[in-house]
Amino acid sequence: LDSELWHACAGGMVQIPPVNSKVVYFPQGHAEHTLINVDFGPLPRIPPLILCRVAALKYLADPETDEVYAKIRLIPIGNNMDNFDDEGLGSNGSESNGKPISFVKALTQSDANNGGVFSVPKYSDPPVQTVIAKDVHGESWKFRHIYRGTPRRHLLTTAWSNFVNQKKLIAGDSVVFLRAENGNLCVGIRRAKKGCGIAGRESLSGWKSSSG
Amino acid sequence: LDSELWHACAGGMVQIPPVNSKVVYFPQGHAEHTLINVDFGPLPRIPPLILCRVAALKYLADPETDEVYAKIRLIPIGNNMDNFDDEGLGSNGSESNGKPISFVKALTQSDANNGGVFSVPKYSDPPVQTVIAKDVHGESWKFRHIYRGTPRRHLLTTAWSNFVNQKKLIAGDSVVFLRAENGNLCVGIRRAKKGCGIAGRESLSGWKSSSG
DNA sequence: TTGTCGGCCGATCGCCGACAA
DNA sequence: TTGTCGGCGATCGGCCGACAA
Repeated sequence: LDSELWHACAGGMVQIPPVNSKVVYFPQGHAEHTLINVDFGPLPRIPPLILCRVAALKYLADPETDEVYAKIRLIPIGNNMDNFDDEGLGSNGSESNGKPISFVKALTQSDANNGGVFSVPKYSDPPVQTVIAKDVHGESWKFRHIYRGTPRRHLLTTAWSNFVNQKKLIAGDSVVFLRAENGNLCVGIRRAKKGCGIAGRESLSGWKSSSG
Repeated sequence: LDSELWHACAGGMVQIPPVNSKVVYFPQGHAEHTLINVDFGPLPRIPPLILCRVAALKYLADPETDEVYAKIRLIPIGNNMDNFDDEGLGSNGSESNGKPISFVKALTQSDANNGGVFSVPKYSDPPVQTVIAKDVHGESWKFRHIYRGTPRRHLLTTAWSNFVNQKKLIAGDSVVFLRAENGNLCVGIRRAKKGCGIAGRESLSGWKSSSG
C-alpha cells in the first residue's frame, strides 16, 4: 500500500517511526488496545516499557473495512534508557514534504444518503468528465464528474452511490482523495470514530483553489 | 441448534454417531476435507485410522452461510479392532422416528429470482395469513402466505425476497421447513453442491397432503 | 461556497393471473 | 401440480435546479 495514501487515510495525528529508529514499546498499553483481556499474571514479570529498534514496517489496509493499520516489527535492545536519542518521530507523509496533493472531506448526510451525489469541496483541478481513482486495494473506481447546479459546483454522480454502499460509508465517515506523485488519483476512507459524532473538520493540504 | 432442524438441513445422507459410541477416525481423510495442504511429513508416524470414542457432540451452524456442521470430540481408545461392534451409526433424526414434520424444496429460478414469490409444494397445512419461521440462529422470519393463481396454489410472498437476498440463495439451493415438536416452525437452508447443477430432488417426510 | 430540499423520470421490485408442461 | 411468462402499479434510485445557510 502506497505510504502517501496510507498517511492520508490515517490522518495527521498518526506518525510512524522509520525503520531502524529506536522506540519505546509499552506491552500493557498494547494489550489494552487489543480490547481482549490479556492476563499477564502467569507470565514472567513483564517490564512496563521496553526499548526497541524498528526492524520492519508494513503499511496495510483491512481487506474488509479498508481501514489502514501498520505492522511494525520490534526488536528489544535492552532497557538502558541512557542516551536514548529520540530520532524516532517519523513524518506523517504529507506535512514534512509538501509533495502529495490531497484533500479530506467528512461525508454529509447528502453525500452518504441515497441521493447518489458527492459534493466536491471547492477546487479547480482537471475538469475531466470521468474521475478514475484507485482504492487501497488497487481497485479502480470510475466516477462521473459534472459541474452544474445554481450556483455551479463540482459533483461526483454516477458510481458514487456504489462506492458508498460497497464501502458501507455513513455520514461522518471521511473520504480521502490524493494525487500520487506518478499522477494517479487515489481514494481512501477514514471511518468516523465511534461516539464522536461528525468527525472533526480536517481540511486540505494542496489542491490549490482557483475560480472556474 | 435444534437437532431435528440440524438433520433436516444436513439431509438424509448425513448420519452422526451418538455420544459414547465407538467410531473410526481417518486423519488423512480429515486432512483432505480441510482443503488445506496438511504436511504429515515432519510429524511422528500417523496411523491411517484411529479407533475413538465420541466424547462430545455439538450441532452448529455457520453464522455467515447458515450451513450446518457438527463438532465431534473424539478420544482415542487404542487401535485394537478386535470385537469392534458397530453400534455407532446414529439416526438422521427424521427417518428413525416419524415425529418431525418437514419438507425440503430445491429453489427454482422463479423461487430464487426477483419475483419475490416462493411456490409452496402441495400441502394443506394451516391456511394462516402469516407464516413465522425461525432460522438456525433463532431469528424469526415473517412471510405472507397467500393462496391464489389459476389454478390456485399456496405461495409465500412478502419478505420472501428479503430471505433470499440475506441468505444469498440461488436457484438450486434448498430450503427446509420443519415443524418442531413444540409446534414452532423452523426454516433452514442447504446450499447446492458446487458443480452439481440443480440439487437432486429430495422430498418430503411428513406434511400429509390433502386437497384444499 | 455547499448542504438540503422537492421534483422528475426511468429502472426495479413486488404482486398478480394466464398458460402450459 | 407448479414453473415461467407478461403485465401492472408502487417504490426506489439517480439526477436535476432552487434556495438558503
